[in-house]
Amino acid sequence: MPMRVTADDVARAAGVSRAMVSRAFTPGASISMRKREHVHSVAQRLGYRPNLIARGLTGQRTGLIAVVVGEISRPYEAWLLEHLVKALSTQGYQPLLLAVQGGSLTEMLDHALAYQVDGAIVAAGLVSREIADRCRASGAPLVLIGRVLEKSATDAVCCDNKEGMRLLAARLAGQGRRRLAWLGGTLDTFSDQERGRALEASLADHGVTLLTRRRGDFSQASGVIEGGRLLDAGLGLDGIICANDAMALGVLDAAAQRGIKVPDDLAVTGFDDVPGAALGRCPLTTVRNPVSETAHAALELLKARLQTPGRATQVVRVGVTLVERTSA
Amino acid sequence: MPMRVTADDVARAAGVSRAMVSRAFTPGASISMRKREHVHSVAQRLGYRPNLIARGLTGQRTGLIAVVVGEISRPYEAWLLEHLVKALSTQGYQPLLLAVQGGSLTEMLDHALAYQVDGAIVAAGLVSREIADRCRASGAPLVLIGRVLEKSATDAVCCDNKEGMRLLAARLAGQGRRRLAWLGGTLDTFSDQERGRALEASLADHGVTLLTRRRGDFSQASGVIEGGRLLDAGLGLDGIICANDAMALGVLDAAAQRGIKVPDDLAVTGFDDVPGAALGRCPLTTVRNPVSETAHAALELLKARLQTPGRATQVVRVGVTLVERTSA
DNA sequence: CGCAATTTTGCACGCGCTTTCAAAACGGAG
DNA sequence: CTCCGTTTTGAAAGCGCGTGCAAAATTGCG
Repeated sequence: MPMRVTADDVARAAGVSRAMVSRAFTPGASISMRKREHVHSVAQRLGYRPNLIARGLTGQRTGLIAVVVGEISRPYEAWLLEHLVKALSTQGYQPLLLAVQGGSLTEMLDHALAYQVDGAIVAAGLVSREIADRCRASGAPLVLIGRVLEKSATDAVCCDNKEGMRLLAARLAGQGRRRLAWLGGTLDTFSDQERGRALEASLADHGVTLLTRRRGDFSQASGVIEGGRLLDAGLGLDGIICANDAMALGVLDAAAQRGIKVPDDLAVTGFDDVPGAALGRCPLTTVRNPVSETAHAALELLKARLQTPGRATQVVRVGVTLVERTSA
Repeated sequence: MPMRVTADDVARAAGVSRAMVSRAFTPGASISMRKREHVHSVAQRLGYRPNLIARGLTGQRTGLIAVVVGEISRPYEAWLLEHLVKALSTQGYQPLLLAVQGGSLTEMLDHALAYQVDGAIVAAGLVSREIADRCRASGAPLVLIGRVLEKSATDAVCCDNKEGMRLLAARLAGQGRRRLAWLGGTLDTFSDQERGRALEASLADHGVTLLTRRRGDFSQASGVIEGGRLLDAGLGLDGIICANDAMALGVLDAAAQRGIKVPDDLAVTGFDDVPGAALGRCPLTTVRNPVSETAHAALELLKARLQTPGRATQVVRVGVTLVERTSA
């Protein structure tokens, strides 16, 4: 039963008051240099570290940030999560990880709020206006990633889906491909909707319309299945545009199984440029979704709002670039 | 500036003492049914939720568990993390996510301990005896995943690497393959060491010795590079055993680039059976590492020790199975 | 050396909750 | 109606720390 060493212990051992110990560990507090060093050395000797839970009780800050993602095992989510964690911890925040998988977002956020998180970064789930308001009411700012609320009711950062699709459409049209199909992701997903819509619009600018479309669940496995259906439909497709890389990789597999030559007979494009898109049988032509930039932008938005709660909500659109590889 | 509603507010509104509010939210506390329901309804109306930070200050429990992983963007880590998070949150724990990427494990754990985590699950980094002791001293049990300390100084759960390698060796030897190479992962990694050693031992039982070996960093990209070197060495290899799936997938790419037929000319095996191993050009023959079971076992060990701090340390070896697909 | 201006320090209160402990309310037996 | 054994309740003491405030120590200057 190990008794944790507290500020009182250090104070006693250092022959000062407990307040001094507290100040010694508070940057910018009123304390003489000598004393601070002395306290620090004694603390070190005793193995003392301020109890951040107790500290969080008084101050307005716990340093905890709720991070909500979907299925972590999906490449993009994992990739984003990695950058978020990195960004948060180098800025002195601690990520409280929540994964929505069937569970309700509202419930998860409630639980996180009970831990007095300083804020939340949500990259998954359906975020309603109501949820956003609830967070605001609890004083925990919310930043969305990859989804924006109508009337931009919440700070958000999202890649420029429209531009990405414009680039892809231009490329495909430039190659003279006209028999195209769209492989979307889970319905009710912001990325899916925005990308799908942007694709049709951009294609229209080139006088092309989609021959058909199907829907997967953003997983590689679903790419294989739905891609196969697309190819088996006998439409003579010469291009399949996918809502993300994982599905595109799946489509590539489906094409290979059928002996279809990529990119000669069929072009396949992804979205995100996850690590792994460049690898494999046929390096993917895709749109680079800058996750690192995204993660940092999200954190910046969060910090800005923490500092100025009243500021106008802001939606950051991070720029994308076309990554031309061999699949298209 | 939203004032959080506290137990006092509820007490006042419900006409009871604050102690009653606390008890109303403490399962099994001494309180009449009527009163509990009454308090609950008032709390609901006011939008009250117990402040878990404050609760953690008094009680011995914060409900926080430090989860340490390596690079989340690696399939196995992401997969494991997903299961860990799921397991933890369904049991009422909250994962505090730490990613070691260059940063020191000791430092990370120190930081987590400052948050009074109830325990830590570590699936990455070099865990020294010293670190383990430090955690124990802080009263936060440590459970290792995929690594065990000498003399099993810490609770740990790890898949049966030896058995996995035995199965692989038997399979390869049974196919009459004798010109084999080993593609290991990062040195100083427990999995790498145990798997590599077990492979040689099992191979020896079949009268086979490795022709050569190289080392990647567990990433698919490194599989492409090192696999390529292996194939270009002109050794006439007929099998490459990889320390994990990602590298095996990379080797498959390297082989395809060189027009080498798998499995006819070359067998390639992985380890873990991550989602994605079954997909792609050539479904991977590999060893299934049961992550879900692993995650649950880790949590069980943690809970057991939380309940009985003095119990003997235990190392759980979760069973593996050979997954025969086409790559070998 | 004296006095005002300026750090530096300690006391004590509070953050929101849990948890003894003793008092109050209850309930049934005599 | 009383007495005693049981719940049920409220008052109060923390949990470990931050911080405003006033006292103490230090400094600068005459």
